[in-house]
Amino acid sequence: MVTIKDISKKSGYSTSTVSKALNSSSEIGEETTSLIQKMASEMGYFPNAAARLLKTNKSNNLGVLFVDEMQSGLAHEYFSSVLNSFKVEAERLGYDITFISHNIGNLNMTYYEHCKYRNCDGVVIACVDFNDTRVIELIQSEIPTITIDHIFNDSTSILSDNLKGVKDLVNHIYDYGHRKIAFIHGENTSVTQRRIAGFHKACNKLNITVPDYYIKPARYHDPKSSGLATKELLELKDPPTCIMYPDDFSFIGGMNEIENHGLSIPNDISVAGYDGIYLSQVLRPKLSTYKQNTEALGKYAAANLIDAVTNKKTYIPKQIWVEGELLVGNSIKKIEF
Amino acid sequence: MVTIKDISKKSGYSTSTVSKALNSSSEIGEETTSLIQKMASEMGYFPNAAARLLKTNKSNNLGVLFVDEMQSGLAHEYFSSVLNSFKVEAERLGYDITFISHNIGNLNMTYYEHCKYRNCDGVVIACVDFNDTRVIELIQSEIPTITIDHIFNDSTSILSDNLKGVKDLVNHIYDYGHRKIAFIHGENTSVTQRRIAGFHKACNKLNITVPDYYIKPARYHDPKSSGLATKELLELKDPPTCIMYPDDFSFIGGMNEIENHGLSIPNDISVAGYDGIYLSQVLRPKLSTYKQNTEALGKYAAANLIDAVTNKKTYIPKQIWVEGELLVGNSIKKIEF
DNA sequence: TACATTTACGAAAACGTATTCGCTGTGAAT
DNA sequence: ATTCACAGCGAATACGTTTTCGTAAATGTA
Repeated sequence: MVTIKDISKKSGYSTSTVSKALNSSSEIGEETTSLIQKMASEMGYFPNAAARLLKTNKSNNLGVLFVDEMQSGLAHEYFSSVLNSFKVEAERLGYDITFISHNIGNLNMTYYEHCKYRNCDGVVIACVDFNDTRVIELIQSEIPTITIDHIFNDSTSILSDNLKGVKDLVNHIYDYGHRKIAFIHGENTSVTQRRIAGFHKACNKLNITVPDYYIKPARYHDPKSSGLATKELLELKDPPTCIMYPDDFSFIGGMNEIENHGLSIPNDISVAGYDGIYLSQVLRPKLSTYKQNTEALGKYAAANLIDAVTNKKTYIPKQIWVEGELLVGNSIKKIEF
Repeated sequence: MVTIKDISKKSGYSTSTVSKALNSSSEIGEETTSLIQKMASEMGYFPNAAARLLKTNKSNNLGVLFVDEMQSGLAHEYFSSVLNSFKVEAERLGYDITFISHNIGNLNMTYYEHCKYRNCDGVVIACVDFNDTRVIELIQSEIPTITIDHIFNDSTSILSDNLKGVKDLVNHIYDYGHRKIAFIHGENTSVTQRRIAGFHKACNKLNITVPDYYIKPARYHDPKSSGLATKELLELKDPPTCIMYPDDFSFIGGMNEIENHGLSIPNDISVAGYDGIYLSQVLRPKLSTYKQNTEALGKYAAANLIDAVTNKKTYIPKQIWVEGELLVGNSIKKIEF
């Protein structure tokens, strides 16, 4: 391994000078600087991140905290897509990414401790139980954090605008002539709460009265539970003309159930998804859905986290709402009056 | 930040002793050790990874190298699933994970340089262009590497047994009475080559002659291209009775095309997928497919890489083939003679 | 008793870098 | 001629560990 000392010896300059030259300090003369830099690259020099970190306390490393209950964290398309975008932007800005989890080695650390141990400059938090005291400890620590899809005091939040998403969907469905709209929603999270709120707000504004039994609980990414909810909806005396699903994937369960009842989409029953994943656009019929802007979410998260890290003193936490986009497919029938 | 020095002052022991005690060295007396350890945890001491690394050259950090052409790396369910399993096992064994990519900061490093810079103890390589000289440089370096789904000299490889997978599928299809089996395959990679080889081997053994036009090229994870191939197959004078797809997701394209032709699965035409992703099991009809054991792949990769890291001198590279499992759905019709 | 071995600990150096401060020489300003 | 400012560089220290080697006391051995 070639170090700054080797360059020092070979060039005749002191290690201080070499270090400064390599960091393009203005203290060092132009000629010397370029000479040293050239020599360094010829010798195959690369800085030692550990040594540098030890001195500067700056790791250029960001932590990613997410908890994958069911070990399926990364397999969840929405999150993995956000994470990928986060990664791309972070790398572009010169940061590496390390996963933060429970245990490292035999020690059982808290998230905060793990971040300290790895000297993360900042941490992005997603998909976790925000009531977990260890999560709270981390957010309230001196380490800059950013949360995705969850609002937390004193931490910047990047949020997919679920309120608007559901509203847009409802308005779109209404425009197509539907007045009996059912909503199958996911587990009780802040995201879900906002979606339900959006649903009610939109319906109120449109003067649609929604019977309670049009609102059905299910689970995200779980076609079975959505299928069950669909069944119950279809067998109502007064069934809806359009069903909104928690997400595109869950819709598969509904699709099967609708076929079970001998109905066809969109002629007999209309449906809408959520997320706008690849699948939704290749299904037949193409799903009308709301595409969350995962790319922007990840990118903004990275950019803002790095901003917070860089300007630690002056940075002011904020909330950034990221709008998605309505994708109009063929799963909603136009009803003529 | 509480350091070893603080403990040293408070306890009266030297930093050497404290360090040793914290690492449970046998050099230090039992009483002293437990006293120091207790004191350390009370004071909220946590080791500084950078300082430790600087001395020991052991980072307890593994690199993950994959290149996401199309920025969809993490979104690819197969890989993200393997990665997730890798992560879980690595963490269990006390290792963190850092992504290795092209650029960090403004410097444009090679993969090898990036690994050195971050002091990765080892690297797992997947989904990359194995002809890339930078990949080769990394594999041939002194850093232990492990490759997934690609055989490389002197590097341990964890491989999903695609030969067996396709064979099993063909045999299964044959058992159900099919003799006209078409195979749509993905881009030309070593994985694809093995799958095609497996297809031919199985057919030969079963004495099935496969016309060239039953072998169709398409792309992975691309329903459109698979749909196109399906169309061509269906419109042959002598169409197959069963079509095998490059992967479960691509099958969606075939499904649509089959419906276009007014045919139904499996009565008019049988189909098989590959991968065994969640989707395949909730589709109607449930897809007969071959489930790759992503969990084992990731787990073995982590375990072997760490083995290689730990026993750097004595470790002997090997190839580990991971078998999957045939999932029998309802997409293949039993033909009675 | 005399010697060898072991136990328990400390002093000091080292890992590779960044930074503070001081020194020297040059040219300009007084 | 004297002072001053400044550019260009080096010595020294520090970051928080681990590790080697040494030493003194305690223990074992003959």
